Amino acid sequence: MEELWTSDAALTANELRDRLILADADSARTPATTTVLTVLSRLERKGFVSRTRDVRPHRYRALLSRAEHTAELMHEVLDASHDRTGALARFVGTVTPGEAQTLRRLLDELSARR
Amino acid sequence: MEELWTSDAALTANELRDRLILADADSARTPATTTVLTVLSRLERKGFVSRTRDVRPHRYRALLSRAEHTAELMHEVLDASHDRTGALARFVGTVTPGEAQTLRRLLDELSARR
DNA sequence: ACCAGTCTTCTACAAGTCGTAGAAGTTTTG
DNA sequence: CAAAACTTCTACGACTTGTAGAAGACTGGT
Repeated sequence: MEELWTSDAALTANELRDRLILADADSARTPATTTVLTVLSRLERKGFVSRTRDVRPHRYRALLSRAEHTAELMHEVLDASHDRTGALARFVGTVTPGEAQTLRRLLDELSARR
Repeated sequence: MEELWTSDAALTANELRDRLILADADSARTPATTTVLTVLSRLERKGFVSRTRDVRPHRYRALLSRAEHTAELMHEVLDASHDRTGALARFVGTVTPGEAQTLRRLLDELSARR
């Protein structure tokens, strides 16, 4: 459910609901607006979403982009490990060659930028 | 609970239970053997653990080391992302300098080995 | 100022996970 | 064979997630 964010930013519950319906081609799912609101509230409580309360149809937006969120999760997983280096080694070791290339490039950009 | 694996390999439920008790210094937790067995069965069902049924006190062992498991999780998280490169970029971008160094080394070793 | 339509909050339920463990069935051992 | 050891079945409470109705709060038009 959470993934249904990436759209762009700052939507009302109804706008989001409509997008969800459109996104789900088979349209088997047709969530009620209250359903969307409940989920949004929970996500807000967990700090994944922020809402603007001063305009009336409250507007919601993701605090992190999907890519950021993914990176965050990867860090969490890694932090839970007791052997960070070992885990990183396994991770890097099972990455596709193309992705290894991407990683190298990213690391180079990183060091260049510092 | 799952973490309590890293010990080494192939334990019986009772051996594992004893280790759990020792490991938990405060010893507030003193799981019953059946508890351990239940958890092990669930882990087996989920494919995290394998058991040898032909010896009588069945012996259990983790299919993946903790580091492998962590790497696996990281890949899962990454696979769930629709923008792998973007996610990797964010991930690499928020890694400590030391870890960036480690990653570079690992990538070098990787390409050397191929 | 009032009311109807709109929007949000509260409450709730089914399904599923996780930690926990007793009861009952199975196997080994003396 | 009976006692001891071991495994499976069943169960419960605390949580999480997807879902949404009922009820309360707000806003615009008259």
